[in-house]
Amino acid sequence: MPAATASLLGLEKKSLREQAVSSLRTAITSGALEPGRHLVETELSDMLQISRGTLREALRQLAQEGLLTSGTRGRLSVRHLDAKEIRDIFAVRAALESLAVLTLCERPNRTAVIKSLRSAVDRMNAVANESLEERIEADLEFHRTLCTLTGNQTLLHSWASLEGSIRMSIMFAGLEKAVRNMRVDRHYEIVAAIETGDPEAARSAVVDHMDVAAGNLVA
Amino acid sequence: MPAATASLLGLEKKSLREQAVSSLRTAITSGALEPGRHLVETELSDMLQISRGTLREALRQLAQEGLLTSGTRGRLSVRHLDAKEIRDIFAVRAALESLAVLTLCERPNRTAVIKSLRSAVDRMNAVANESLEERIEADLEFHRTLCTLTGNQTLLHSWASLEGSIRMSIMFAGLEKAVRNMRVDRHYEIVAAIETGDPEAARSAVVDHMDVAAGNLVA
DNA sequence: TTACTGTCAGGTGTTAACAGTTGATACTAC
DNA sequence: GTAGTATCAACTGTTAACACCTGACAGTAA
Repeated sequence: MPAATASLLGLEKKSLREQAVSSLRTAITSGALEPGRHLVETELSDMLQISRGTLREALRQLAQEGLLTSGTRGRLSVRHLDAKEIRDIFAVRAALESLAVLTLCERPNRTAVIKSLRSAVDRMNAVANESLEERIEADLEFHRTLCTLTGNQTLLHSWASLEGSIRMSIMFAGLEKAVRNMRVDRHYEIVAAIETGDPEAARSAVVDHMDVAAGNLVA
Repeated sequence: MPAATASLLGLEKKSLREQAVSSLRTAITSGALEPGRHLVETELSDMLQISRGTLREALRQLAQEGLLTSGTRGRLSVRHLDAKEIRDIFAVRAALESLAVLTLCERPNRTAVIKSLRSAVDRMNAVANESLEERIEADLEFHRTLCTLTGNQTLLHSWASLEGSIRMSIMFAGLEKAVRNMRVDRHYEIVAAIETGDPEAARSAVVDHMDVAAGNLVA
């Protein structure tokens, strides 16, 4: 196939279910669907212009991610987070990311890893004066990269399952509080510890970072 | 309501979807549906005597748990684990259970916790001469209890999401290998460390246990 | 041959309709 | 009034059918 037809590739077809999952996830983590709100299937399927069957598949996925809680008789509602739950979420997050940095420290040749991490931090720097949303995206991207680089698919999957809850925590606390966790130097610390290959330094950098982050959010 | 009617409670009605999830999970973790096997929706819905819509909801859930992998055009197949993936799963498991024991060590009054853990270990002892399946159940029950006792719902949920993968690892390796990980004394070590309240001892007991466990499985 | 094109079977994506359950409200008998 | 009951609206659980896409295979013309 000639290169001239390259512009025709990639027709961008996602299933309605996937689109619904994205759409609902955004609605929840942005607060458009407020915590505690009861979700009525018929209502949502009307809004999203999809059938209930398709919607229900999307809802199962979000429930599994912990964004929805199931009440009596299959009624779903948007999960409500209190201070303890936010701390709990960040404790699990710290455990997972600790494993990530420990794994990276053990790797013999870390130059490629460091390069990726540095560019993630650079991106955070680049958007430091942009909107809060963009800064949060850059921050999460850094932490997701941490997990991706380990090559441990299970680790990445577990972290990704937590991502929605993390976003809810941020939304719940308010973006102004969350942005206090975007300090670039704290992230450089983590990268530096990995570069040195010092597992204890890396772990404590991560755990401290998460402790502070959770503290900032619930304060 | 008088106590006499107590026997009428709990009519045992689980939705078809939940039953399908259980049934399929068992089929996968027992090897009845062998790794790599292609799942055909119409075939499965016929077997289980449920409609495709209901089945598809169940499949979404299992996919999210990591028991199924999605190929091209929405085709699902049973996840195949190699040695690296098993080690990866147990690394994540170790990270989560480490958090569990650290959390428990920090608790001021641990007598109730120790009591629960001891009875879980006792149960392992009680079934030590029973079938392999029962011993595995008792083992997993101990580790699940570890997570439950922390009161951290997110931790428990993350661990539970991993449970299917853990069972697959055991199945994949063969029950004879898996049973080498059921040594009761190793579990008492963990309980003892928690009772003492020594976080480092508890953590290393867990991490060592998981290292050995993964090693036994892939050997 | 070889390249192109119908055609068909096997699947998944999606939907609309039916069935059953529950909680609230209105109604009746005492 | 109040306990008991019929009725109804609002949902979720479940299903069967339709719509599409894709890969394989056969037919056909150069």
